[in-house]
Amino acid sequence: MTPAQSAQDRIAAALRDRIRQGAYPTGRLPSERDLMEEFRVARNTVRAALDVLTREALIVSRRGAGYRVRDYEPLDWRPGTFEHRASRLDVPGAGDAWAADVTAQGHEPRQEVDVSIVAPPAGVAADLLTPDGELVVVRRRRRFVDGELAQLADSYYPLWVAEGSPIMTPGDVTIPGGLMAAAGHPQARFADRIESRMATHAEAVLMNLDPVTPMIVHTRVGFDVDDRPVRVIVTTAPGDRLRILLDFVDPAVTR
Amino acid sequence: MTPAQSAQDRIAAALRDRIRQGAYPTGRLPSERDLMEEFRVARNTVRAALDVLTREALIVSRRGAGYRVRDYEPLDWRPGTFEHRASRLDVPGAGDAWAADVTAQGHEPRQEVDVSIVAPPAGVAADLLTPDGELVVVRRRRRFVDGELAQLADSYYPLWVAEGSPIMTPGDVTIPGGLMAAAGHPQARFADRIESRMATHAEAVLMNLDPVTPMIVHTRVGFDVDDRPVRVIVTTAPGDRLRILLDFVDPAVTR
DNA sequence: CAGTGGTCTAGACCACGCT
DNA sequence: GCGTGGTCTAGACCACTGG
Repeated sequence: MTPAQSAQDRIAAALRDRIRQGAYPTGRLPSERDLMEEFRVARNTVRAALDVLTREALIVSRRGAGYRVRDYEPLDWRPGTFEHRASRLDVPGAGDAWAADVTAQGHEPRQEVDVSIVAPPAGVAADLLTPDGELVVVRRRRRFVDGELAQLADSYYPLWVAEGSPIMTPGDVTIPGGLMAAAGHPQARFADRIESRMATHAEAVLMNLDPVTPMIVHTRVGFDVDDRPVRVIVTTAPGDRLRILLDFVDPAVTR
Repeated sequence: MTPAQSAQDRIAAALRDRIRQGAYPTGRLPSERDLMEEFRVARNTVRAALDVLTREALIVSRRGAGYRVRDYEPLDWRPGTFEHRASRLDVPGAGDAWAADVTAQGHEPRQEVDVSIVAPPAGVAADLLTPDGELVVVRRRRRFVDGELAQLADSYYPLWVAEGSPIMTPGDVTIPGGLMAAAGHPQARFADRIESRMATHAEAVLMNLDPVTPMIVHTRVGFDVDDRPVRVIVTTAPGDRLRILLDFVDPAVTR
């Protein structure tokens, strides 16, 4: 029944099994030369087998060091709730809800923020109903966990929202009650969109990612009380560094 | 400044650029032999370059046919809202909210359902507070879009919830008002968890996935009015076939 | 500096698709 | 049947990591 597997697939399957059964407690795999000898094949064939597992993101290799089993321990992240009742902002010393989340999980947050005025990417322009040719304000946040770049969070604002508000303030500012409320546009509704895709080459370089890293992208469009879009936040992170948590309560239920 | 790139990286970068600039309107790339000649390298070097782009999920190859630019067009999916006010269930002919979503986007839904009693996976047992050694009921749904397996949705129920309820009915049943309400355990709260990871080997075989496909996993724990967990739904889909949409309304705002 | 993975060559044969 | 990618060999040299 089984249609005679190729050598590389046999080797890949064998190694996959060993990994699953915990045969490599240190995470370290045998060297390519050792595997050549064990399976009696040319080095390129061993490499092909290891490439199969690399594409599955099961292992990573580093020049000089060997192959290791990849680990997968995403941090939990809760996108902020509606700002006027966000109590986590009060955590002392924590810049914002994200920093509080990270701190609570025993890690060290840091973020770099810059503000600029740009032509919006196509998706953002559609979400914000930006007229053709009009610019938007973007606050770009690079969020580090334990010194490692773990998340990109870009917030886009229409000019009529951002102008003359604290949104334009560069740097990592914390505004009691929230940025949008301070700008005079508290949000009444969010529309979230979550997708998964592979990291681009540019992202892999910027974030120093292992080859074959999936990304999770969370896009939140915020609407004001008149149901006009006033902000789009695009949060991008490698799947092995971020997990999204969301809560829903049935408003019809008395609690 | 540039530290003398390898041949495979130069070729990969060149092809990446061409793809981005739309140099291959049909999506079809030149053959390996053509690229050997153009870049004056051995075939294995061309293959290494193409492997770089394959790992980025930019291209796919098929034996006999050549390399093609991969496309990425996920379908939108909204996890159901609280059931007693789910009006989309009334769409005629649509089995459930998922089927309605797919139909609305111009595609053909179909699903296969089976019910069984199993030992829960570790994560599910933790979410459901299942005592050690106790079994749970699982309804496994395989959801097809236009005949292609696009999503796996497994719902887990504690025995005390499922017993004697329509949950145990095999097949693709539709219950007006919702399964949980019919079982006597309407849900008052959801806790959602969303992550991104690479497809496992088993998933790739089952769903006939291209190599290097990221998966999106949505886990929803439902709680009853007494805040006991009564259901866990684990929805798994390839990132290029599914995008999750969620809506939030500030309950404090009068609308 | 010994051992590791990364790059590269120049072949050969095979399995599959397309027309 | 011709052209495509997939598998495999047997080498060589290089770049990096680690003790």
